[in-house]
Amino acid sequence: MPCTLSVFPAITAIPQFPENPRALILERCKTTKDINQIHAHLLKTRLVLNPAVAENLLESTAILLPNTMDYALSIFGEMDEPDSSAYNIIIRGLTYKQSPHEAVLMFKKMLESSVEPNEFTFPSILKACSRLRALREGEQVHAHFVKCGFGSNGYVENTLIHMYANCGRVEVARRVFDGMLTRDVVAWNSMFAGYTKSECWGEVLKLFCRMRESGVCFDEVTMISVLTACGRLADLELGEWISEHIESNGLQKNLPLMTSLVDMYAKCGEVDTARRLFDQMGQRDVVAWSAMISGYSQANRCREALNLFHEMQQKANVEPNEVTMVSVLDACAVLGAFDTGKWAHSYIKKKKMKLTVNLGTALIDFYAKCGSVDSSIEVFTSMDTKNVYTWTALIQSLASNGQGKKALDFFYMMRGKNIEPNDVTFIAALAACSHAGLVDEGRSLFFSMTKDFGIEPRIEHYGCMVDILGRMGLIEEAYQFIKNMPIQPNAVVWRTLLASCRVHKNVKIGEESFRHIARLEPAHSGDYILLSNIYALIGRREDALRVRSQMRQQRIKKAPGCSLIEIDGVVHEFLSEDDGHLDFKEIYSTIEDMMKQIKSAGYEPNPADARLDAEEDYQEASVSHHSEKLAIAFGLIRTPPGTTIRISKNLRVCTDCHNATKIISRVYNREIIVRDRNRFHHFKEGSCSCNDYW
DNA sequence: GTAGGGTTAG
Repeated sequence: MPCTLSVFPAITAIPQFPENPRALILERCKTTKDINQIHAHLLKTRLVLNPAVAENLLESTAILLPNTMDYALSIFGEMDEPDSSAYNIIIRGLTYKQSPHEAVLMFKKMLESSVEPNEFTFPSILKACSRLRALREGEQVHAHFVKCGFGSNGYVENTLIHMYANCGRVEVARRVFDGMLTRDVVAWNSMFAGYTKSECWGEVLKLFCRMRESGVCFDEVTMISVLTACGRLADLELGEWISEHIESNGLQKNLPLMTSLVDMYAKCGEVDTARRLFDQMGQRDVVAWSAMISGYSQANRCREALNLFHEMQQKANVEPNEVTMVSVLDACAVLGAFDTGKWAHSYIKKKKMKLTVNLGTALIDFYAKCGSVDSSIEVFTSMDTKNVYTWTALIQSLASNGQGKKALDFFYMMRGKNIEPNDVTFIAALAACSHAGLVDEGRSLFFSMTKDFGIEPRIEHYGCMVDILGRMGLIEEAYQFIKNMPIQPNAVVWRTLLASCRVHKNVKIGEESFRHIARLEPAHSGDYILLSNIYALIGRREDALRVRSQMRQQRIKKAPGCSLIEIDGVVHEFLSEDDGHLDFKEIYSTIEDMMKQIKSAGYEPNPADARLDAEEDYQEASVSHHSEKLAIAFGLIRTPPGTTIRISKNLRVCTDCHNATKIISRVYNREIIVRDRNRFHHFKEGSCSCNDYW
């Protein structure tokens, strides 16, 4: 019971109790204790029997004060015959505070008690249905209020739009919207919100044009929806137009509006403009910070994302939420910043943050991209709710880390749980087949994708098939497969074939693939090197050199190799032949020692992977100074013996580094995990998880 | 007394 008379002070504590206590109850009561006092007095004076007074108590406890919903329910329970106003207050309170589900039950009770719902009942109950995504109940309420004659009440219609859109029926919402006799700005905004919910960004912009023709003035809420859509569609022109509107109308104080403006600029690729605006904001909450951090993260400026995250906590003292952590983990995943990401994970646990589907999926992906499959599985297992994104992340994690068979086990497990795979899931599953060397399985998945799931293969799916076939040496079949593709093959597909031609020493199709690549786009240095390697492997040294000199003549620049290693939470970056690092002398002498050690263990330098501008005599020196070897050497001297070394690099691992790393892992007894631009290499005891195909 | 708003995952 919220109150018993005896424990509360006598009426004397409230001198001159007003005849009509409405203002006293609704405006002056700030705490449960205040309301207790008043309630005691009302009981004693029997004023509580006056329905209007009781409703003031209800409103205060159900809506105005925090954590007093149970109090409200007990007052409600004491009422002899609650009228529709009393029900309305309770339904509204339950919808917003405690539980929309209880609000629906209360609405049922209202009908059972033959209390007529009125125009104020329906917006609340529709909102409750909307929050529950209870479409059937929502439809019943819809039918009910049409029968009661509230079908063209603006408030009711606007909430109805919201309800249908939130339940995934944006087209029904639109029909309601189109059927309205008059549409105020809230009606338009409800429709914008509906399209936003369903990610129909184009519809938002189309509707915005119509709104402007209609003569209804848009407001700040409208601009938030439109800016969000501009960001997703990269419509900078409209975004800037709104930006000017905000400025000339002095609306910079609106925090949500400014946040969506920052978000729009970042998503349109104008990250620095976004940052300038962000810095100018007078007030910044966790959402604003998260928007800016994700802006950096999505623009691949991951170090800046992490720096800003630091600033948010250290200087601004703003606590991150689940959404912030998703972007932080994303940045860690891209950088391969294992320690920072692990710290983020323990922070999430320490703060008892909710492991939402997005956050869990981001964690799985983070561990996957750091080569820590077991942790991916652990997170996956600990999640309460998983969706197709979650499963896909795990399958992808296993596949890219060389556990193709296990990845497929999870794919079939997912099917067993009746979760519908989508196009990305199939990319992951096909990649798994490729890594596990399962040609027949790959073929049948590829066909089943269209036949059983109605998913049209995209260029990525074709690429996976070429990889599956090529890896197993079915070069001719892979070539025919490309020739018969119903869509135009791109350079990536041909490059996949070229890579398999090198492994299986197929000159003819290799040359053909190279021609196709060069026809489609300026060939990369890697393409020249692959072709040159094929010639070298079958002993056509002159052709090999010709291709290399051709590449030099075409002035094809090799993207500088870059490797990252994180030591004690700091990401160190190495370029090939790098002497920019503080400890470079120590690193170079370690390399010398390292090369000696592995040579005596059987390593032979492979000059075919030398830097192309290096002189013949210096080729060996050059290979030994590849960024990857610098990073490994640094890892050897900066981590305790036996620690796993994790490297991430921007290019594919070269043959020489691959050979060398295998031997380093044996000689130094270290597990070395290298993430290259395509896949993972887990080096251990002299061999690699990729089985020397990558 | 009622309605609409910003950041996130494969």
